[in-house]
Amino acid sequence: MTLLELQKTLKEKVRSKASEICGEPVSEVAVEVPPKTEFGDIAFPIAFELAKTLKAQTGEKQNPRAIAESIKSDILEFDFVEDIQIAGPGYLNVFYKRSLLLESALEDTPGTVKGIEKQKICVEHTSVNPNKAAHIGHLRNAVLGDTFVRLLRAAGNQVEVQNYIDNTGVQVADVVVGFIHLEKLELEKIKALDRKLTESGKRFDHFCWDLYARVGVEYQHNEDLLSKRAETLHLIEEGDNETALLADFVATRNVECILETMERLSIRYDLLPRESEILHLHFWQKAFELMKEKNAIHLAENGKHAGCWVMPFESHEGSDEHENDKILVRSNGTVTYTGKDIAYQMWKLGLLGLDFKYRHFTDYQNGKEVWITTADESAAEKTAVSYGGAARVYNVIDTRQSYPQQVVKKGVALIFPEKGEDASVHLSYEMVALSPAAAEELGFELTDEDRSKSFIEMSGRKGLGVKAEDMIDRLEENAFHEVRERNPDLDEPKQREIAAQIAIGALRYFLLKFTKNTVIVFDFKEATAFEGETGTYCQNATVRLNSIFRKLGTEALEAALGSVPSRSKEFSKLFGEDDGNELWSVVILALRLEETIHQSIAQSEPAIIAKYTFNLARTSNLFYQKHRILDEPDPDKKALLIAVAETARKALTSALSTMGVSIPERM
RNA sequence: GCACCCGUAGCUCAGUUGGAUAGAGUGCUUGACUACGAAUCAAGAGGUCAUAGGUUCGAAUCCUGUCGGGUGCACCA
Repeated sequence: MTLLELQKTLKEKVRSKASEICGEPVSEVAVEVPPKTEFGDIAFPIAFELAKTLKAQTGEKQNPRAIAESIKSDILEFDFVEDIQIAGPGYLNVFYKRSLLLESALEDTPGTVKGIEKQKICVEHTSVNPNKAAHIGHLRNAVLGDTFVRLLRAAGNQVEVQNYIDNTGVQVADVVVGFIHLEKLELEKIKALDRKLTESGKRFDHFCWDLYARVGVEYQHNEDLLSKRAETLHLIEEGDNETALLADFVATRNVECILETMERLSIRYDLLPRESEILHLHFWQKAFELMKEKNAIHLAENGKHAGCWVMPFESHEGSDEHENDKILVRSNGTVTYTGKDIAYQMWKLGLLGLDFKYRHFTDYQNGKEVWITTADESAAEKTAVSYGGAARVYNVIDTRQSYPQQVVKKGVALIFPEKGEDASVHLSYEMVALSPAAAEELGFELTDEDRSKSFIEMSGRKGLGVKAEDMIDRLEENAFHEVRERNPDLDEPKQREIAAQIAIGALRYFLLKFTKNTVIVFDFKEATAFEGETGTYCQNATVRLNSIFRKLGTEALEAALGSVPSRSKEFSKLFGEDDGNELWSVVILALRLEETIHQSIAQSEPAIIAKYTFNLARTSNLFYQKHRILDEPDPDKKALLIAVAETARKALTSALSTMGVSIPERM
């Protein structure tokens, strides 16, 4: 029996008894985790609730402690319950049978859910404009998204990961303008440049990063170049010309670079849907028809939106003109970004009635394939799976896009009321900004006004930001120095491998430990720390446990774990002794992993699993420091210590893997 | 102007549907390695939870006002 099942059973028992006491059905029973292990393993504040209900019924004041007392006897008979105490003003605190739960903890692999595949869920994340390298803000998106995917999968869901490629937007056009009009390069020359960059260990996306910033500067005093931008954008959208081919090469190369960067962080995708296909396969036209059919959209006849097709954002009566109407088709007949997004969202939910064509894009080292969309019939390949058509869609997009995301959600719900707004979830998060000190460290000159700010927004257009690759390289280098010092006996490739694992662990944890709506004000010192509340700390706690087991040997380990059921009586006794609570707190925390994963999903908040993992590592380190497992003379005690260490090791390994953090052999 | 988010220790942040003595990390002051590897552990100092009211058995948490900070409100993407 898992902790969640046990909790459910207890809740039901309390609920039925509570209904009996107050004479009317009680719907939901609240549960809490007591602040200290000594107070018990699960607490029901039900008596306070009942006292209120009874007072309302009879007008008489009731003592919550007395009510709690009357519920107590019913639960006490249950197998897994050791004791129940009435504490404080009337808490019903339940103590589990520790040795019994330890046994089930060793049987179950925590965090993995057996059973049937649930509905298909689609998660879109990363979606970096393919005109430059990714920066740490994009990493926050990707790490949040990837971790959320891992959480969903750990909970038994079927998940498809999409990385949307906006390959026909102005941002790509800007870099293309840079290549053609500033660098004076045509396609073949750009390809040669790309080869030269690669040979000298430089990156194409970093070249584009600088070029994009240069174009931005030029625009400010070069009217002529600005007109080239509109021209270029038009040619790219139209397709089938030299500029479009050049743009396609640039965008595709940037996508390849970004995918490389993300794979360093173990972030992978199933499908790359592109904006060009949404255009060329006429997704919008289809969505437009559907919207007109359902009267979700209308043509504004007068006012400032005259000649545009608009969607009413708030329900309103009377005139056809409204402040909050959202324009989906401009008066010149072209569709806005939000319009295309509605069509794309409908496809994701399987509501559009059209599909992309696909071709194989690339393979990951682990053999997994990435596919990309195409409009080209002759290039299309047969897919092994069908994409899109998800029951629920999560879009990982920063909070600044809350408004357009809400329009998309409402738009889809207007056309398909039966699907509703709940099928589209905007997983929104705050941005990563730079501290003024960090911006100066990157070599940017700040005005006095900038310096007085608490943070400075990153800007691709200005080239202001910490590039993802630079960040990872820096972390790896720092980690490598430490690893080399601590493990001089290892060869350099091994040291590098471990350093990479530590760097990624530190980076992913750093980006996950903040809750979504906290602005991360990036600071190099904090972000590169390997001590304190870091991914490194969590990895180290696990490595230490692993090293105990390595010294112990597989046979001795299995023998100890195998003997657990037969030592049940001795374990009960040991759990009751001085350090029993402290040993038990490791086990019960490890058992809460499954519950934590569910919580993290329900609240769409990956920080919950991160904080949990750190807590578990801390509890485990405390245990590690206090007990000498290998030197323990008492065989019963030794078996117990091994079993406790094993539950912690399993839960830590599983929790870290859910965060995409791997565990080095040594560190 | 309207909408949304935020204000908790010197600093960076957690704090579950309202619950038990408001917690971590970091920095500071101390102490612990001939090691199941100290990227660790222990101890100490550090708080009027921005502010004023309200709701109730109970509020950092819910409601209202005020002050301070952020973001969004394009026929950009």
